Formats: sequence, C-alpha cells, structure tokens
Amino acid sequence: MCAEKLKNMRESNLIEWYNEVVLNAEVADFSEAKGFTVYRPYGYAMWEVLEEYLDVKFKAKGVKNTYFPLLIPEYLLKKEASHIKGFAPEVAWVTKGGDRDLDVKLAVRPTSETIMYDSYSRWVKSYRDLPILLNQWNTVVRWETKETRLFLRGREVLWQEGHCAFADNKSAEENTLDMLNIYKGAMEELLAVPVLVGRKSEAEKFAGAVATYTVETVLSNNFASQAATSHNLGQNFSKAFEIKFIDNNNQWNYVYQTSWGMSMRALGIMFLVHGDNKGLILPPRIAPIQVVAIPILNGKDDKMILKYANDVVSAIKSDGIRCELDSREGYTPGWKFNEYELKGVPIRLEIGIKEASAAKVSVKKRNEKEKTTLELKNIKMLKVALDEMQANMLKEARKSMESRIIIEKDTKNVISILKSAGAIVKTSWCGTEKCEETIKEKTGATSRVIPLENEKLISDKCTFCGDDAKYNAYFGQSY
RNA sequence: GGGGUGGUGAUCUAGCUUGGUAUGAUGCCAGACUCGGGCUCUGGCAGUCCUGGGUUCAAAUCCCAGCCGCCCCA
Repeated sequence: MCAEKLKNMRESNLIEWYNEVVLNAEVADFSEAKGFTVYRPYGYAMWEVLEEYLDVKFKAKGVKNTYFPLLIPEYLLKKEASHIKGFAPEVAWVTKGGDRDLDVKLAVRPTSETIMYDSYSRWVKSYRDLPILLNQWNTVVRWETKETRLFLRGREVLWQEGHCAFADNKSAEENTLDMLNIYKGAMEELLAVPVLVGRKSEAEKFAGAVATYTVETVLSNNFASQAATSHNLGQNFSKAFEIKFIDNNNQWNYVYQTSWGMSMRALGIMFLVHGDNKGLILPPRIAPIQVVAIPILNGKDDKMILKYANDVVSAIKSDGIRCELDSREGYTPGWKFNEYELKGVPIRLEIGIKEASAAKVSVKKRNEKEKTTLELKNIKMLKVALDEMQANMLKEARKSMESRIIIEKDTKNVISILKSAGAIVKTSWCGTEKCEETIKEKTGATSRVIPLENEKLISDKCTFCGDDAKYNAYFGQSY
C-alpha cells in the first residue's frame, strides 16, 4: 500500500483508515462467508498473547477451562425469558441435518449460558459442589445485520466466556468485580488502552443479568467502544434452570451466578487507539514481533553483515524478546521499513556495514521520529526501551482519552455534543430506561458506563429529563 | 418496498456515447542494480469484461431479464 493513500486518513476517516491498515498489515481478512472474519497469523498471534495473559489470571482465581457444545436446542435457549428476548433477533439456526428437517431446531450458540446451566443444574446438589468456576475459549455466532467490521462487529466472535456459580450473592459479586479487574489489567497493561470502568445502565445491560460491568474505551473519533463485560446474573438463570443446592442448614437455595467475556474486539480497539498515518503501532507486550532487524547489504560485505545481524538477533532473543531478522532478498530496505511500520512493529534495527564494522546497531522506535544508535554491548537496553514504550503508550493514550471527555450539565450543549460525537459526555442522570430511550432517539448516543464509586453529583437533576439525578454517567456514540 | 448508481486479470482502472475480443498501474515470476525510506531498468505471467437471453457478419459496448454491491428515501 502506498503511503500517499493513508495520508491524513486516520484523522479524516478513522474507520476507513482502520480497514486499510488491518487488511494491508495482514492482521485479518474478509472471507466469502459474509460477515465472517479470517484472522491471519499475524493477527492471531496477538490473540494468543492475550489468551495466555487471561488464562493465567483466570487460573490464579481457580477457574478451569472446559468445552460445551456449539449447538443449543431451542427449548433450552428459551428457558430464561429476558435472555431469549435479548438474543432472538440475531440467533442463527440449524434446521436441517442432511436433507431431513430437524424435529427440534438447534441454535448456534450466541453465548453459552443456557447450554452450560442445564448441565450445572445436574452437577449441583449440595453446597459442597460449589463454587463452579469454569471458562471456555470458543466462538459464538450473532447474526449481525448492520455492516460488519473486522474485529469490532462480526457474525462469529472469537472470545472466552466464563461461567461461575456460588452459594451466596456476595461471592458472585466479588467474582464479577475480580474478572472486571482482570479485563482492566489486560486492556491497560497489555494493550496500553486506558479504560473507564463501571456499570451498564438497565437498557445496556446483558439480557438476563442483574448487573453488567464493563471496561469501556474512547476512540480518537470520540466514539466509545466496550472492550469486555462481566455480569452478575444473580439467581435469574438458576431459577429458570433449577440450579439448586442444599446448604449447610439443610435449606434449599438457588445458586448465584456470574458470566464474563472478552473477545477479539479488544484487539480491534487497540488498533484504533494506537495507530498513525503510517499504520499500526503495537504496544510491545502484545506485538508478535517486538524487534525486527533489517540487514542493509551493499554487494561486497554481505556475508559479514548478515553474520553480524544474525549474532545481534540471537543476543536479543536470548533476552526473551520476540525478535526477527528479515533477510528476504528482492525487497529494498526502504520497502521493508514501510512494511514493518504498517505492521506496527515497536522497534526496528538497521544493520549495514556502518553498524557491523563498529559493533553497534541503528535503532528506530515506531512511536518516535529520530533514529538512535546503540552499542552492541548495551543491547540489553532494548528490553528497557520496550518497557518504556509500553508505559508511554498507555500514558499518551490516557491523555488522549481524558481530552475527549467533557463534564457538562447544560442540556442543550450535551445534546449537541452527543449528536455530533464531539466528545464523550459525563453528566448527571436519572438512569431510567425511558430516559435513555429518549436520549438515543434525540442523539443516537447511549449511556456507556456508570462509575462504580459514589461520586458527587454534577447536578441534582437529570441533565436529560430534569427528574432527580441518581448518579453520574458517561454518554457517547459507540461501536 | 421505492429511487439512484455500479459490476472489466489477485487489486484499482481505461474503453461503453459512435459495436470490430481489452488500456494503464499495482501485483506475481525471472533477471539487472554499492538494495541506507515502498527506487530504477529489461523480459514474462495473469481477464468466463457479473449471469442468461436478444439484436448483429461481429457485443465489454446496444436491448431485455436476473444476480450481487454501494448510496439515498420509506
């Protein structure tokens, strides 16, 4: 892709930029099945890093991995009323086996609560069987009818879904917040994307949940995007699915449940938050290639340069850094520079005769303009540089996020800002579904997140309807 | 549902008014180049011109029907 094409595109049309970059950086691709994404090795490698990070954190909380069926019989899906109501419009159905019609329609799971909780109801008899702490890495299908977007909105979602059951509500709530905290960590520590943490409104919460918690992000076009959610399901599902146990007082009780999920979408958000007009900029911790070394040959010292470059790369690898040497022939160094900038590789080393003969390397960081040089004996400094870059990216992203949030209580202003996606607005709100519906009609925006802490109200009255305000909340357009 | 607009190698594109089997670029392959920012040069590869039908000696081009995409309106 020529640089001209990307010029200023990020500022003028973030989504167009995003598509160009994700496709050309070979992160993901469209497929012939409309709305279904192909994750290419470079993109999938990032998912593997995220997966490993989360898996370790989940297991530290006692969660074990499991696998449940892809298909869910219709009657199971219908057991919890608000759940099916929420998902019905986007469920894909299997109605035939070969050319025979099925007696019972099978839903391709849009999420696995129902099929899992049916099993839970048979597994739980006593308080000794609790808690159940399970997670699965899988995909779910939701038949989106709006335009699909790579990573952000696809019909098949690659994710993890955790499903826990407890003897009491306190444990369930604690688990919900624990997981929310893990998601916050993944976004901020790993992806260097700052998040707003809090609760979803009645209208925005998960179908069948008592409370939904979210980590919400803010993009450079002032749209918000939900990166992960954690739900306290209370006893809604356990009552529908008869998940009962006898407690230590010989009393029957329904379990308290949670479910929580993070998907590939988190990566899409990261791309949107960190790129520039040359392409992606990957935070070092998620980057499949953290350092790329490009040999610059001159025709007469090639052997020596390549040997030196290989030695350098080995030394870097032995420090635990994901480092590659790109010695492909037929591509000029300039071509490779552009290629790796597009792919967002954090650090590029240039190794030619100048470097090889002086025992040093030229270093170019993806997020800085100037090239520097580094003595080979100090090569361990790359690790420090990567850590610094990771920290700086989060800092910069946080600054950017904060600059896009406006605290405002003037109704007219708020409406006009929301309508034009001029910012994310924090304001005081009554929190009712009816009020949110009106806001959506007027502006296209929705409530994104309600802070967890008890904050001082920006105003006593709801900015939108004038009733008594209950809490402050963030509003905005969203993907 | 109504209206508009488009469909040409893997990708983008010219040609269509005025019919004569397709233009250029990117790409891919082979090679050259003191290969330090997508360089340059040589040769080659690559197309059911969305599908079906019609008109014609002859259709990417004109006509009809259909399919698919995008935009606008309901």
